[in-house]
Amino acid sequence: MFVKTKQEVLSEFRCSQISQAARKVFAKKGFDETTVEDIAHAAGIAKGTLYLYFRSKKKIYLAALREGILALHEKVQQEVEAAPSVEDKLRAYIFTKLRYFEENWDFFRIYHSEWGNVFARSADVQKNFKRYQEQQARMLEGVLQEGAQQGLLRPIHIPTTASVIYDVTRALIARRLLEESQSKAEEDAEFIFDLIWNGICHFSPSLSRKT
Amino acid sequence: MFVKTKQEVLSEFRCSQISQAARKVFAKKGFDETTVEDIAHAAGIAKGTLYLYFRSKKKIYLAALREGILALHEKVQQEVEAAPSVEDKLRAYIFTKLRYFEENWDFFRIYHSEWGNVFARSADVQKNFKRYQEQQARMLEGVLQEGAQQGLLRPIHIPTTASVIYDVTRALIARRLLEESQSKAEEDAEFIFDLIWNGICHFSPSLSRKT
DNA sequence: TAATTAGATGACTGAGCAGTCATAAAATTG
DNA sequence: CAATTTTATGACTGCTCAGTCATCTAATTA
Repeated sequence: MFVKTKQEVLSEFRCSQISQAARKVFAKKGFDETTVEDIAHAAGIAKGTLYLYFRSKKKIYLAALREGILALHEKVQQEVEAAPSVEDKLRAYIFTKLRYFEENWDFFRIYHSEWGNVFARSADVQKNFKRYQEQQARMLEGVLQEGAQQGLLRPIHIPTTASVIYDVTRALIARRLLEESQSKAEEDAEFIFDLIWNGICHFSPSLSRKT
Repeated sequence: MFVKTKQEVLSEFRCSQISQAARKVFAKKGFDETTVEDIAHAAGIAKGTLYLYFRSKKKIYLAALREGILALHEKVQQEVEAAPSVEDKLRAYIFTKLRYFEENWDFFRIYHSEWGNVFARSADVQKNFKRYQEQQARMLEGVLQEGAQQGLLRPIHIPTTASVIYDVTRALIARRLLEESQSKAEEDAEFIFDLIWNGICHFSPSLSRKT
């Protein structure tokens, strides 16, 4: 029997309250411009209280990042697995991510800035983040593998292709948030799906090769 | 007659010396982790001297960013213009950028982190940076326009496609720097060129459309 | 060479902020 | 309702660092 003690309940509540608030503040101002007091204020508690639940500002950041990424991955995984065909799996990947980030734009800002700072970040943060990305990459690679086995795809380098899909999707979302995009999300997503699908599937012309 | 005075020569020399040093330090540690003293030390001068030539840390950063971007754009523009066909122009775009950044990896780190922090940055930095990107986008759009007019391309949304090409190229470079890539730069570049070219050119199958 | 100007320096200042801790409030217990 | 423990608070501390400025050095001029 795992009955949660009052302490556990409170602790969980506070942690979640804090990391939710942190997500919003970090999204708006970035890691360095955010003060711990900002977070405390957004969470409606005092700074000291915050330190009862997190050891440092960095830990709060990591918690917010981790939480968002786990939720995202879970959703994407579900949708991709539910899709019947390789084509639909890829489409699901792009669409689900787009939708999730449109619903959680504040988290996307953190996620995106993490990518930008990946070179400068301290080793531990970087490692954590990288591990999550590799998970995603493997999922995509799995889908592509399946497509290759079914003879749908022309000979492509699967890891690189997975990276491209990953990056294009992320970049699409960033652009939509940056320039308040007038076009419908679904249109944009369908367009880049189309581009990629045409790029990788089998019946493309060989005209393009130079040699 | 524009004869440079001694003051002008010295001033230019110091500015360049400082922004060169700044580029290296900012690349290694990112904007916030870099101290002005770090830069001064890297440039071999005292902190006070640095403030004789730049009004603030931010100005130094902007100078380094600007310098790198201008050099990059010039190179890319030249190579793209020199290429005879649309296909070669696109290839030149990807290859030239890749080569430039491999030769100036320290600048790429700044450039890349700028993208990551584009949401959090103060308005003036962001505006500057955005303007540069729009320039690049227009160049790519021009090339795509040409391709469309020649009937090479299937009906695509040109601005979005330009974004995709831009983003894929940048992401490719980032990945090459992040995981010390074992593959040859040219192979990677050719691969993504191929992917994109197949994705946009005319003779692709219509099988992919769902409706 | 003495006087004057231009350029360089780094100790110093003031502001900002992460993290602490003595104290207060609230909850629990007996 | 005390006594005790658990949770909350925000003033405080120590440190970092951008930007300044009195002072020094080198160059220029007369």
